[in-house]
Amino acid sequence: MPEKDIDIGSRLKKLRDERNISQRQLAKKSNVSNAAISLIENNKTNPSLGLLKKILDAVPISISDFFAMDVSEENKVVFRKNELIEIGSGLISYLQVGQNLKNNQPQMILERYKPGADTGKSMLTHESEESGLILEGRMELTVGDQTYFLGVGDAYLFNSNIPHRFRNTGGIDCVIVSACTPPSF
Amino acid sequence: MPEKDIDIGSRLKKLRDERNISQRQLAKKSNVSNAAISLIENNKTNPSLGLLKKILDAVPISISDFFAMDVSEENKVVFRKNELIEIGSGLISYLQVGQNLKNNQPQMILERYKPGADTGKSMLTHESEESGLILEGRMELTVGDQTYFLGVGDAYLFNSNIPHRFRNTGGIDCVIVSACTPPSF
DNA sequence: TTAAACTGTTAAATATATTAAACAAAATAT
DNA sequence: ATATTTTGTTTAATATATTTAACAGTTTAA
Repeated sequence: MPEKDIDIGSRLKKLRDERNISQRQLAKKSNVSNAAISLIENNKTNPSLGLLKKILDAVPISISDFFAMDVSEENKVVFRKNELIEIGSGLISYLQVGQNLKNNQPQMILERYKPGADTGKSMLTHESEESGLILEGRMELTVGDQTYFLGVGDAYLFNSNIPHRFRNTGGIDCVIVSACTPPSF
Repeated sequence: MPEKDIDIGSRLKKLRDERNISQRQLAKKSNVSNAAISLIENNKTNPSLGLLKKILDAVPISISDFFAMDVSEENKVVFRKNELIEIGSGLISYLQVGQNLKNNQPQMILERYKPGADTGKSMLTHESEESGLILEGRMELTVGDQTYFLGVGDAYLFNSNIPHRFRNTGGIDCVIVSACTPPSF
């Protein structure tokens, strides 16, 4: 039975992200081409041990530790901006913090509403407490029979059982960071 | 500071030796050429991770365990015939069991005396207890003022402080396995 | 002894990893 | 806003790993 092959790319990228260094910085430090690092991180090459070692020495981390490295997402604490999970796109895009969330965890979502985006006249309802804050643009928020107009820096908090609706009536994207507990979908 | 690069070859060879399988057997099982295995074991190539993985899967052992593998000689118990340490060659060759022997360990040596080989008229003396057994050929052994002629199966045991001398007066190689405590050189 | 089946190693052919250089996109600076 | 760096990616050129095939040495069998 052929063992499933380990995902070198993710491991290396994780290491690099944790240290906040660029491919080129690491490349320079390890005397390896940045292209090689890119190819490795995307699993588009089958690196030689010597090359991998040069890179790991520059991190630095031992080969042994590298392969023993915990790569599970279970206890992941930091999610880099490009590691957010896309759980929906289109006129509204959703980037979630974390995966397979437990019921006791908040579902943090970075939401981007393009001009005209609307969650719908039929209103949303679900079993959660929901909060959010406007990062860019403006948002029309309806909760129950009240409608609010929010700008950058404004925030909201309500029980999601109350029918609610988001509409971007402005001319530019509206970006919101929101949180639901428990996760709503 | 560039980490000293790990000796992949020895590790793989050790694994293979422990399992008593040939390069070709392992090659077949792992779908890798026997040449590749030979080159890797002799550190004459810089194997790709994929290739190494295929081989390790066939052993089988995980990459992680492979690099975490204890490769120290400290507690080594079995020394294969090709692992004996050559501590002298020429008319007499010495192959020792183990390396960096402690004073409380016996120095076991496989000795081969070519026809005419002679440890010398000046006689040997050192602080040890010495024993041996003839495996092939014949040997003239002098200990103190006594000279003995030994054949296959014969053995000896004496205090090495007593001047002694080995001479192969026969026409074929004489092979002896000997032991000194403590090690004499 | 001789032959046959192994052992590990090596050389040339081939496949592929790695680099150097150019690219587009994003961040930073002016 | 417009450059200017810096980001990661990709392509073609080059270096090198891997295979195929042959070699020589050892072991096993007859």
